[in-house]
Amino acid sequence: MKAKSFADMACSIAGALEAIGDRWSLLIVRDLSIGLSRYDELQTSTGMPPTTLADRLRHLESTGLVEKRRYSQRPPRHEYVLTAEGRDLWVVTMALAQWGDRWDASGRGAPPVDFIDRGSGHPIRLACVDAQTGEPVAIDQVRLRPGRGADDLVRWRIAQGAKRP
Amino acid sequence: MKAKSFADMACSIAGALEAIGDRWSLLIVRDLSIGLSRYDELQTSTGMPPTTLADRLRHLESTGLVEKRRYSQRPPRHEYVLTAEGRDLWVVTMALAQWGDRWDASGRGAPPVDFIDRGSGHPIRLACVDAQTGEPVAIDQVRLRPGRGADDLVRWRIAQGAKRP
DNA sequence: CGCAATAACTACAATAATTGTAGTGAGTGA
DNA sequence: TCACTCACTACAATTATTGTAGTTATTGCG
Repeated sequence: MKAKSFADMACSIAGALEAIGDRWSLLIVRDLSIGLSRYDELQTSTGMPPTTLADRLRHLESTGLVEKRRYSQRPPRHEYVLTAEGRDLWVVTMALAQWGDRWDASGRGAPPVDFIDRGSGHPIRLACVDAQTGEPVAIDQVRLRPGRGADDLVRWRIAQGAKRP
Repeated sequence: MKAKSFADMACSIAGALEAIGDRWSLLIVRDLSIGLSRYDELQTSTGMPPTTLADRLRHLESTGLVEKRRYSQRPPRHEYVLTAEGRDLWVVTMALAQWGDRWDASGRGAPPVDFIDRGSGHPIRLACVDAQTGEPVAIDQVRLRPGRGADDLVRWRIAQGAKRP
């Protein structure tokens, strides 16, 4: 059957996953973030079948994460670039990369890619910080609270989860 | 055809996606992170079909993100809890939530869930920081470099991307 | 000019996966 | 005994995914 939509779920995570699409889409976003832009580059890099690639690019275009641009009239040549919204997914791919590095998800015993500060040359990581002060916050200090966009299910979920933290 | 595996891709992102499975799996991880643990809680919370839920739980168990525990002999009752590896995916779900909040992926005009510091009550966010000093780093300061686990394709990808940043 | 090559896909048939609905079994509480 | 909860499984219908092959448009080379 048709894949069920996550769009009407009152959840930012579900909405984000819906906008992205699937695993392949995230690999595309990864590559576009790095700087790849052409169809055949994406195919080479991801190894995905052409039908799936074309389909996912259409999806990412329809959800506004990717823009298809013609960079040559003759011959007709296209490139795919991330929109501001798509570029912002950088944090998501970096979170996945950081997790994958820590737990050796690549199976190579060492990170395939290092993220480093262009200036200092130091490695970079994602951290939980106080949005106002910028001070680091330990994850067990984080608490969930229904927000203005919450519905009954969200409230139930948080209440249910609070019983056994 | 059978979904192609991401396991042998020399990429931590691909490896992480393989370990997780698919969109539904991430919704499960979200719920387990919050504190839900029982099969029917997960079904209510996610709204996913039972066959898919059972399948995804088996997958998450097989990749070591989730542990199935019997918490009652009579009647036989089970609960699903995240392993250390699974709990660590917290950063990924938070990255998705943060992106979704920023771009209103939930379609509700406001975040369904607020992440706040238990102590100060301040909102919390993910930030890119220097792994050594903890200082904040702007995303356009981040550079990619092939790591010790890189292969030819990773090197090609980074080199290709560096041409047009 | 003729021919190979490149970019960017589409077509197609086989195979898998997903979905909704329904049903199962084990056990409890009334 | 009956209704109920929990934790799933069975099943058929429908869709999606995959690999291979082929297409269209154009350029560069000899």
